[in-house]
Order: sequence, then structure tokens, then C-alpha cells
Amino acid sequence: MEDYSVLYSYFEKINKRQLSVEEKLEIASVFRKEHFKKKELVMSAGDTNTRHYYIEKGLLRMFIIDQSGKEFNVLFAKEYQWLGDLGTPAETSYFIEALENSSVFSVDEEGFSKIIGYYMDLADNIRKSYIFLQKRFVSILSKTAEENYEDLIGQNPDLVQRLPQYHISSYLGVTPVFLSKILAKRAKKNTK
Amino acid sequence: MEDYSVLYSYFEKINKRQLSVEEKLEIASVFRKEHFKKKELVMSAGDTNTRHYYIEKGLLRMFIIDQSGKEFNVLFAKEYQWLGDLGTPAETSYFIEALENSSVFSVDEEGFSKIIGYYMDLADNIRKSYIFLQKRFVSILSKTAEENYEDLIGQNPDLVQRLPQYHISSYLGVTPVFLSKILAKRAKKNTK
DNA sequence: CAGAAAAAATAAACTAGTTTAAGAAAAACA
DNA sequence: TGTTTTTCTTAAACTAGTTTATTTTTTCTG
Repeated sequence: MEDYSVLYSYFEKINKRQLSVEEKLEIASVFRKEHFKKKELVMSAGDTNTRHYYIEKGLLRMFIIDQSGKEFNVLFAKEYQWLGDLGTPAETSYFIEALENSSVFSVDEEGFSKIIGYYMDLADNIRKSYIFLQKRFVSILSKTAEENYEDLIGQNPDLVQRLPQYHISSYLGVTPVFLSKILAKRAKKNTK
Repeated sequence: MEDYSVLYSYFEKINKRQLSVEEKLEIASVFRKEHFKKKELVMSAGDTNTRHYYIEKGLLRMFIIDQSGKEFNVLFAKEYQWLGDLGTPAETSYFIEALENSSVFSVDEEGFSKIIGYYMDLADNIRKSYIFLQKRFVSILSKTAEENYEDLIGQNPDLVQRLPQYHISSYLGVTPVFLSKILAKRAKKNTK
């Protein structure tokens, strides 16, 4: 029997009270625990009815592949964060890949609305994602790659540690080569 | 007495039935009809409890001003479209400005949830905005400004007519000078 | 319709970021 | 632990896009 305690804790936290045995049973009945190995694909463009994932452990990325075949990282998600295509059940244009061996609780759209609806405002959830993306959008367009890197390291120092550089560069919208240049410049500054 | 017929039609359309007199009265009681002259500011960064706008006539832009003082157009909205900061009631970081003399129906967050809730799924609305923004984000990062211009003209030919070039350039994330270059190149191609 | 103001075009010098390629360092693995 | 694979660095030539400034064109207004 899989351990659902992290998931229960999550709901107890947002709900600010203990869960009853019945509630736990219901949660366990709609969520499925899944394990993904590093490099394993969780979902692919073209999939319909994609699931939502609450991450127990690990690190994943959501990305797209554009017409020219280039990958572009839209976002990263780690322990205790949600990840999924909010556009479901429509056909997704995103891929999700595990960057570390990860364990997640997954739920389909139906279960998501049902269970999440009890505890949190779904609209509010999407709203937050929207606001996050808007900020990221403006930031990437209005700042230089160097400034955006500084912001990222300021806000998510651990992510920078855990991710290979070429994933960060893709997140920042620049080539790995250019990010490497930025880092070289940065390193020089810091020794001086 | 202001004319609310465009607003009623909107609700009748999404609702797929006629509205009763009582329903119309309720709508009229929560929505306020407002007129904005070209260049007039509808909302400003720092405002809280911003309103939602359903546009009867005209064209507006939502934009931010970054740290360096540069403006950046996030989106345009015209007749029969909704516009507003989905993050309300929190302090907004956006400005909205009328680009043409415009008339709109405005409603506060409370009225929005109340009335809109009857007819449409609010979450779904935000979800759509989110998906739109995600597409735009990826498109701007993965394509050249020239490709993005072609996309825009393909999808919104009228907008390109109605907007001054420098607003389009800001929407595309480039300078007006560079957009002008793109257009010159385009014009040459089309005469050849 | 003239004059003023706003918007667009053009030019030239510049910089942020790309591309390709090759070697160095680090990580994974057997 | 040595070997293979993956990741990172560096270099050099290039391109997309910026900046500043000037001129031309278009739009607005009295």
C-alpha cells in the first residue's frame, strides 16, 4: 500500500484542520501515486485528458517543442507544488519530463475539480498561475538574460543547483552558450 | 438612460436564451456604463479593487511599465471582449488605456463573480486567458519578431489597421524602429 | 486648410544573443 | 577505477534587435 501521508498533509494544511478517515479514503480513491524516473516523459503534446500532478518528491519540467524542433522550458515544479496543463481536457501542446526520479500524486480533471473544489478555490489556483506567467513574461521581455538569471537565483537558489545549465538557459529564453558567458562574467565579478 | 442592449445580448448569447426583465434589471444594477476618450487611463498600477470591463465599442490596451520606465503592451481588447486584471482585488501592476474613444460596461469583482457566475464558469474564463498568454509567451520567445508580426496580421488583421505601429512593436517585444525595418523589408518583398 | 503635433522611415553605430565547432570538465556507469 | 557519456566552456564569426538622431509623412486641431 502506497503512502499518501504527504498528500493528506497538503490538504490538512490548506484546510487548516485534520482530515477524517472518510476524507482520506476519498482522496486516496481519486489520486493515484506514480513514480517517474529521471528523463521519463510524464505527458506529451497531443495527449488529451491530461492529469494534474502534486509532487511529493523530485523535480520536473513542463516544456514545448516549437516548429523548428527547439525545446522551450515553460516552468519547473518540485516537491509540494502542482503541475499540469490547465487547458485539459483539450489536447495539450506541452510535454512534462522528470528531471530527477520523482514521485507524484496524480488526478484526472474530474477528480481535480471534485476534490480540490472542497478545499480551495480552483479559479484562484488558475489565477495564481496566470499571474505568475504574466510576471515571467514581462520580465523576460523587458529585462536582459543576465538580470533574469539574477532574479531566478535570488528567488530559487536551490533550483539553480539542481538543474543542468541548459535547462535554465531554455527557461530564460537564451542559448546554453550565452548563459555560460553570463556565468563566466559573473564569476569574474565575484572574485574581483 | 444608458443603453445596455449590447450587454444583454452578450448574456443572452452565452446563455442561449432570452433574459427576463428581472435579469436585465439585475445586470443593469451591477454594471456601470462608462465612456473613455482616446488616451484616457482606465486603470493604473497601484490601484486596488480594479473593475472588469466588457467593451461595447472601441479599443484599449493593457500594459505595464517596467523598472526602466519602458512600456510593454500585454494585450489589446476591442468590442465584445473582456478586459481587466484577473488578480483583483490585489493591487494591480497594470495600466489600461483607451486607444480609441470607447464605451464599456464595468463591474467590480463582487458583481463579476455574482453575475458572471450564473452564466459562465469563471475558472474557465481565467483558464482561457492563461492559455492565450502561454501561447503568446512561447511564440514570442521561440519565433523572430518578423514571424510574430506575420502571425498577428494573420490572426488579427483589423488590429494592425487600428493600432499605431509603436503599440504593435511593444506588443511584439521589439522597438518601433525595428518593426519599421521589418515592414520595409515586407513591402519590398510584396512589390517584387 | 494651415500649422502643429504625432507617427513612421531611414541611417549608422552599437550590443545582446546565436551558431557552429572543438576541447575540457564533470558525472554516470559498468 | 577507468571509460563513456553528458554537460560546460571558450572562441570566432554572425544576426537580430537597440539606440540615438534626423527627416519625412500622416494625423489632428483651430
